[in-house]
Amino acid sequence: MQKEHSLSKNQKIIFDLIDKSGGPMKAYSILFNVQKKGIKAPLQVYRALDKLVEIGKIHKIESRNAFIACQNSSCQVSKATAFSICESCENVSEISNSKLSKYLSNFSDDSGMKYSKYNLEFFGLCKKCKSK
Amino acid sequence: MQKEHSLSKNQKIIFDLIDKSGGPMKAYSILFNVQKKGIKAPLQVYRALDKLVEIGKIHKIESRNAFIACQNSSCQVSKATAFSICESCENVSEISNSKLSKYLSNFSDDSGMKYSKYNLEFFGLCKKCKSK
DNA sequence: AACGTTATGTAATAATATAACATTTATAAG
DNA sequence: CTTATAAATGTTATATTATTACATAACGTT
Repeated sequence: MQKEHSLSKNQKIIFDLIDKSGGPMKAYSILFNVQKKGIKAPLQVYRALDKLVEIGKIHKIESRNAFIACQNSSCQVSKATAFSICESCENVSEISNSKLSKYLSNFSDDSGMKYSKYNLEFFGLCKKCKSK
Repeated sequence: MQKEHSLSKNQKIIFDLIDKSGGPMKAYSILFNVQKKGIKAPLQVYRALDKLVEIGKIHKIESRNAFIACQNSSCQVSKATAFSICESCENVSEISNSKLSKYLSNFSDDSGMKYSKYNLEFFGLCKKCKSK
């Protein structure tokens, strides 16, 4: 069961927009899209994004400076994320693969470091783009 | 054997700086440090960085917008990278773990996508910071 | 030398993100 | 219900990261 974080007004507006878009969105594109709803400044967007990332409703695609709604209903915090990114059409999808996530969550090396979080981005050509 | 890309003047200046620093460096910090050598504009730095990334001499730490010299002499292109990042002191090191890289290079899911590249960033507290 | 490619120089600007400060709203403890 | 506290908002300015556009120079081949 996912913990309910009742979102604030701005958080809800911004989450709904990203979620409905179905793909990654950039901060200033979000800003442009929510100006009619009264959100006028970058900081208002970034604050909502920070919170949404913190509670796991969205994830940041670091290589693209973009944000995508979490596809995984069991995901409560953005602490173990994996994405596949098409380098041609820039389609992004979240990878839910329990073997992969187990492997990475349990990964340790000889550095003596205990990892509490990871982010993995795979790149390639998606089916559509490959066949072009 | 690593292929020799003879670096150009700017590429060499910038690679040497990053390499000697021993850690990740940000573009504008690089710029500041090489101004005495005649590199005056951001674009000169970014162009050299792009090339160095392309040929695998450095990697970009996406979550930090920073660049680090490749620690792995066999690394020719930046197509399979993994890093450990301390969230307290921001120390970064490249992970060379053949099991991990094999696992990720061969990873495939049911999306029909063939991955040609990946980047993985692990986060946590390093030994030093953990014991504080 | 002529050609194509790679690298450089320079100015301007675009895109991404945060600092600082004031105010309001939500939550929970008494 | 009221007070205290934390969380969220509003607003302006600014910092940081990265690219566009255009001109010139150096390098490697044939």
